[in-house]
Amino acid sequence: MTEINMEKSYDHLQTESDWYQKWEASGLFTPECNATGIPFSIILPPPNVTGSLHIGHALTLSLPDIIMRRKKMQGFNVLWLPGVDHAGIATQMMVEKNLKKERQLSKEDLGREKFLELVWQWKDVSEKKIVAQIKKLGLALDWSRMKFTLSDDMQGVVRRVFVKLYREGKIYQGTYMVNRCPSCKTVLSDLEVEHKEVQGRLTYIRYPLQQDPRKYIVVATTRPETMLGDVAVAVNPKDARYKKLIGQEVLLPLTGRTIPILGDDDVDKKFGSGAVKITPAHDPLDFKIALKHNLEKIVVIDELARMTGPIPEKYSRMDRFACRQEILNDLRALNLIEKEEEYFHNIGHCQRCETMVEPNISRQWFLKTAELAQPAIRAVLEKQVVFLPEKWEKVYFNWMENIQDWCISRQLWWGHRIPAYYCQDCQEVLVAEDTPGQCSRCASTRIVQDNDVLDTWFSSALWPFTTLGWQNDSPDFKTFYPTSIMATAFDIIFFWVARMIMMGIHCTGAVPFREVLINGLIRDEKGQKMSKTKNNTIDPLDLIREYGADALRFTLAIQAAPGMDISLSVNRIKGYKTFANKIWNASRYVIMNLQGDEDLQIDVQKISDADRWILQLLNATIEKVNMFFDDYHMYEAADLIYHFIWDEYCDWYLEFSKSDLESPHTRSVLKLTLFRILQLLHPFMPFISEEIYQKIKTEKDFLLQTEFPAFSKNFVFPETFAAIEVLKKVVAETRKTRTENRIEPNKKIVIYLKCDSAEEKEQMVKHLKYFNFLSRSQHTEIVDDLSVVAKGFRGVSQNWEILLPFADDQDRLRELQRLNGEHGKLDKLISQMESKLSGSGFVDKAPAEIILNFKKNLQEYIEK
RNA sequence: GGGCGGUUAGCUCAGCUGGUAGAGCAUCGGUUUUACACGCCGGGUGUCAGAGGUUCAAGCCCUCUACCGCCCACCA
Repeated sequence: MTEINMEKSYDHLQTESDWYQKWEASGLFTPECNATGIPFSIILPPPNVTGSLHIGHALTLSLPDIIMRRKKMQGFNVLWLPGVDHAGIATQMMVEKNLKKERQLSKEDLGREKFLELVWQWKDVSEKKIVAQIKKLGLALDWSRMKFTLSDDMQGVVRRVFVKLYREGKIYQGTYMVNRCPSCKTVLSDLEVEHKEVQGRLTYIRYPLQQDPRKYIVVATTRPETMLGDVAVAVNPKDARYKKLIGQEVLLPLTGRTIPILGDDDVDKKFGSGAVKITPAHDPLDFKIALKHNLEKIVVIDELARMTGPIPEKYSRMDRFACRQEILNDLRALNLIEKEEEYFHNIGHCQRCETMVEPNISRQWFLKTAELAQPAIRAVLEKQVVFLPEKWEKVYFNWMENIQDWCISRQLWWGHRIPAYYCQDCQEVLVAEDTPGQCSRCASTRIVQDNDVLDTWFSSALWPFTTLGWQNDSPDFKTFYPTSIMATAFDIIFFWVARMIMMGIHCTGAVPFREVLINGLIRDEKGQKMSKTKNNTIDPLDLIREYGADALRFTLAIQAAPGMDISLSVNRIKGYKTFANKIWNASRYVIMNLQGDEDLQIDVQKISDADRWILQLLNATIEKVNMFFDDYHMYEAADLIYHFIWDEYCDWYLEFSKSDLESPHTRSVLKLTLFRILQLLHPFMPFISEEIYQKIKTEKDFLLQTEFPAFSKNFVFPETFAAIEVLKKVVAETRKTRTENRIEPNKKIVIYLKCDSAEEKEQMVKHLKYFNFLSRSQHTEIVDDLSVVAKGFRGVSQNWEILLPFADDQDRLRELQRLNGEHGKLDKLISQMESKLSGSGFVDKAPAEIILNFKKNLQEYIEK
């Protein structure tokens, strides 16, 4: 035994604090463009610069890391490129809030420039934090290439793409109905609006007819306050009730205005009263109808959701909801309310702050997406981009085929400022990468830049090629684009994945990535969605501290069936921490017994049968692991590795090896198998595998530099393998027989075995030392007839019968009872199987192999 | 209103192209054997949501139903 310096229990804190820095410092994660090996690249989905690592990141980041590490070990030229996102609204709000709290100032008090300076400072601090957190996960990221979505370089590309799209007519400015969040004080794209069902009230209001004010037409609305901006009442032209009223006018209550009644097919006869008030400035449908009929658009609600415009003074500047009450009161006083109904409907809410959004007409920048979508749809149809699991393709197609133009301007300060400039003298709009010195039309120098910035997702859409340096035609871009994989959660397929595909194809002519791995959501252990309000969130950093990044990574990997949600339980993670400890101790045993004369080139002629058995099993495991990896079924690979290590390597092989430790050949196999295990494990558990590797390493400095295991045709020993498998079963049956009959676990006893197969007997004789050790046998005899040797407890396994002689009469009694019990069970099973075999169809139609198997089992049961 | 998932052991989930149900945790019994008590040995546990169909054979394929969840959608 060698003196080694390995504690009895594994300390993840120590191991995990050491290695990352060493890996990074050695340049292990930094590829060269001209290196050998097929390029394989993944761009990290950039986390918010002000965010903090959450459990969803842990999953989305671990899975590609597992893929990357194996690819790297397989000799691919691997790039795993990190970055962080400026996250427009989120970051700006955070800094604003802080400014308010600490200095009681608003961003307007500071002014744009000063405020942005503050955000940059905040960003620098915050970035360090999130980067440190990411590193804790052990990701093999190339930090030398790290990018930030709002760096000078990125600002340049974004401007360039904007100008390009503008010149192509794909970006345009226009006045349309958009969603505005009065709390975030900016417009939003459709995707940033979440529809939630709320209880509302449908109010039926009487609008008196001008011709005869005693008569009226009733309109139904959920938003009475918008009536101040009504410009018409619309009915379905086929509606018999109202047909004759078309062309007449009504007196719009509370305003003194007169508005027409018109007919439009978009009005649903069956809903409400069948008559709709038309408020073009504050409702999307009304806006559409107004366009058709060329109606005026009267804005009565401002950007902060207060009443405004040409309305009675008493309502002016009121909040929209307060005004609603006031209007209802006033209408009631005039007896103009016919009735009110409780009504549940879906209302758009701001995704970020949950405020009800206000549909609002305003002049914004849009990206025409219909044309961009076509090649992006084709790319997926043609499998240039593959979704995994495939079902997400449908979701993607459905959205892409119904895509609406994308509102890309935001009324924020933190972000990519829109490169559009306005001439103060002739109102000319100039769009250019660099600030124009003078107006191209009137030569005026009085030029101001558009105040708005771009939706954060605009720069994100360009991320795969801008990070690689498309703008400079860089070697990285040439080498690593298109990237290999994009790993992400399904909730950003529209926000990000779809847009990356559109922009990637449009700008570079090639898809941004080949495969999209969509992972599920992480839920709590009861399967509930994690949320701060439910207080069931799990902080990955706590988990890492307590159980280790390796255990966390392994848990996520083994649970991540493609696309399925994961219910994360602390117990499970605890289990894999235990697994790490098991690996540690197995290694400890191996390393303890190494003597320095081991050779990783195994001489298969000289090794033991147990050695052959484990090498064959290892070989098969390696083959399957590689298959699973190639299908992105890392969860199955992880499961296989787990069981190989625990159930086969530790439970059986290490025990077998105790009988052969004096052989340098067995010690070589011990060392080789441990090495292979560490390699297989490395993508999943990089830290512990590295730590142990360092104790047995040969040539390469780090495990990541070694070659990932591949199937070897030298390690195929089917006969020996089968013999050891039989041995295992006989040992298991012997142990079971001992336990069932309460033979003291440690007591060494005499055991008799019987088998009719000469071949198997021969094998067993060879393996008796293993049998004796594992069965706690003092002496084992293989005999031809058990009935003549002694009375004892019986066991049957495969072709083998086992006899453990009774020590006394009590033993005998116990055995009798047990046999009676078992008899009943077997009878039932046998009759079941026999009836099946005698049934008509089974024997005729089922494949021969299956019938044989069946008969064999039946035979076994009968014999018992 | 469309579309998509899920329903398997006490809990959380696997189950690949149909061949007689598995894992982790929990639980029960035994065990401090010289890598590991974060261990070792052994045990119990299921009308695979319900109904019908295809098949020699269905957790797996088809149809319907129920419950749970998600996504998309401008009915005021």
